Amino acid sequence: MEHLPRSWFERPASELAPALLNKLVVSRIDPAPVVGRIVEVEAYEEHDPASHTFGGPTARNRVMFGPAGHLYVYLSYGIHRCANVVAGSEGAGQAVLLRALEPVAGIETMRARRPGRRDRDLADGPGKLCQAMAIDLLHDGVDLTDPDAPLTIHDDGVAAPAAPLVGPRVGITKAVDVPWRFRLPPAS
DNA sequence: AAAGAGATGGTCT
DNA sequence: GACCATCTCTTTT
Repeated sequence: MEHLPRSWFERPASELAPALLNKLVVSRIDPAPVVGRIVEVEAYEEHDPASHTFGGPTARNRVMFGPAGHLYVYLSYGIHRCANVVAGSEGAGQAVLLRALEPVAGIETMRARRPGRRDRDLADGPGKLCQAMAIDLLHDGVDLTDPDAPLTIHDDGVAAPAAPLVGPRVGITKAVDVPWRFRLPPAS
């Protein structure tokens, strides 16, 4: 289980996004670690009308303008949290939205956090995965490259798919035509 | 199986 | 005061 250095994250969000597929998100927010494999992501860049950074720096989006490899968390629809990995060079204003995880470890904890859901529904959405991993607004700005951070990203040797599924982003009203959503292909 | 609507609160104009 | 990078439950086919 290899730790990814900050330099690995320092590339455009549209390039980082497919590279994040099959990487592991490790949550140590609770006593027992919870691990999920990234299976769906979306890229957001600064000149993108759908990005939170489109209008320039604000109190909410300041983490997106900081160094790559940090976590950007925001409140969605007043109810859900959404987690992003900051991309690009410092000051750029880019990030990759984590859209879906597949449980790898700590599934009992995930079930306890999302009672009554089928296992396949534990983390298969941006809000759902934050519930399953216990990611909250408190974690906005966490350095994912710090081994002691409550949230980290690891590489367990499973390569990103050579040909990920690519399509338009969802849940947005602007720049819906850009093919910046990436998913693992169907199980082999 | 698909479609519709309500929940709920921070952020920005 | 409008606008959401969503989820869940209910209703209809």
